[in-house]
Amino acid sequence: MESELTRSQRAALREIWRRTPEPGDWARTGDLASALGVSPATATAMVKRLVDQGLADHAPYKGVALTRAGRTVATSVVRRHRIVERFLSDMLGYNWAEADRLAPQFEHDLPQEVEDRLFEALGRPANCPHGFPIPGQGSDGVPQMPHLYDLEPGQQAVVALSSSVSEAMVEFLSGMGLVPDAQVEVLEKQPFGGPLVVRVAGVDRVLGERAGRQVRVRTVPGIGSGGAGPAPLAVPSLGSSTKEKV
Amino acid sequence: MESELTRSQRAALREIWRRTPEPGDWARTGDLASALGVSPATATAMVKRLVDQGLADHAPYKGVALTRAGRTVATSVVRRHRIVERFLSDMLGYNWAEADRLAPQFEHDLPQEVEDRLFEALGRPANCPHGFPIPGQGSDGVPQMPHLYDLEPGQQAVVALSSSVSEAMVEFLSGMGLVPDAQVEVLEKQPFGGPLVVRVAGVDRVLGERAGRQVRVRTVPGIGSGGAGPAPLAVPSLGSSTKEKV
DNA sequence: CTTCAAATTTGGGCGGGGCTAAACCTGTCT
DNA sequence: AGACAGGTTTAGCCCCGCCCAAATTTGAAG
Repeated sequence: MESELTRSQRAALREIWRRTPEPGDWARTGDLASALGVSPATATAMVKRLVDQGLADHAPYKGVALTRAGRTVATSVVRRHRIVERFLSDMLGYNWAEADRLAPQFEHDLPQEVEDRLFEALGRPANCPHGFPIPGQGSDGVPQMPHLYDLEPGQQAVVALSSSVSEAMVEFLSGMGLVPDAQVEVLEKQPFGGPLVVRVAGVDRVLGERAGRQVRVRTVPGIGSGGAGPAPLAVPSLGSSTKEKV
Repeated sequence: MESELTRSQRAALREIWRRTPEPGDWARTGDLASALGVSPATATAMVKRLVDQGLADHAPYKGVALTRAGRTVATSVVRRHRIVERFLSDMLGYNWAEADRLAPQFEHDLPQEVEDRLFEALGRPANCPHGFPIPGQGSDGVPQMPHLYDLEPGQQAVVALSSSVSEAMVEFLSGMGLVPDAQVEVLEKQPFGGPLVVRVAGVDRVLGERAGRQVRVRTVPGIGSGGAGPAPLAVPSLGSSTKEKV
């Protein structure tokens, strides 16, 4: 029953997990296939094996979803991935994009005890180099993080960037200081999907909705909403920042 | 032709290499099988695949030997193994026996560039935690190290211990300071397979032939044979040190 | 309501890696 | 020399992971 997972199964689990933020979401097998660099037929076959092990449910022609058990396993896969990313960045000097590219190639076969020691040797880090939290060992889920655009004026938060954000967007964002672990405060938010005014490293910046929905944040709990009311101020020039195709 | 090696093939290559110190030696498939934890039939099948790739020669019922190409690949496998061992010991605090046990589980899938960075991050170590040299990147062989028992009086050397040495023997040896990287000087050597008198950490010790043939050494080149002649001194009690089964 | 294109699944193959059981060498002992 | 025991190889089977090509379903457009 509790049979060992193969590396392919672990990878599949991770990709399904990625595409199903909420329990109840379905991932398409075709997306899985291209994410794993594999033919659609292969993806279907892998899903079938996961279903046999009770880790996933498959609704033909509709998609695949993780079971409770599958979600738990996926969380441990994500945990390992993020620890290995930290290793690559902290000990070997890779940047977060490279770490994300390299980790999957060998993380699956890392013995559990080595993962544990690595975690300790890294100083029990709370986040991966992208800025996302490293889930605890037994946890059956990874907390969902809001988008920067979901924040209200007065809120402060710390930036996290998924590796699915396009390189061009990453470059654009880093141009205004929006890199993983950067602190950001929302000053203003226009209604109707209007732009956001944020303060990053002491500088005020304007950000469109599209860009604001690419950036994830973990909110800083201690600092309450400072809030002078959301007075609609005049906004500087907007530039052509919202044309990203993602 | 130059197709990628699978993890099993890399493991097999390493085991064959281990058993064929000199080019021209043959390894038995049965030994391979038990070393790899696999049935004899499977070992034969793996050997066949290595032969197909030009990495090994197979003389049915006699054994398997590495080709020149196979020897080169095996050397790179060994290099990676020893680098990973260093990582496990230097960065994660494992002792050399544990490192040797854990490394094979994930070393095979380590991307080459990560191996390279690891090597740098470790400070370009010359030896693995056992005391054996880490071969250079392009080298097609690993230098063969003599046994402690092969040294002549007056010679100094540094200890290396293979993981094939039994645990009991390791304990016995470490009792007299013969651990990896320990410096040792041969003071005396009796003829006819007689015991050896060595100085380890300033203390003189007596060692039987069997034990002396378990310990490998890299000789220290700088220090010539100091040598007052090999005067046959009286030897202390021998104890029951040579009963190891290995 | 039909038709059709796109996505998905099924069917059929292939190679690696693993197993057991049976056939096969080889060296040794009588 | 002959018989035997033990190690080795072959034969036959299974699973996983991967592919392609053909059938199937779905959903959207006419």
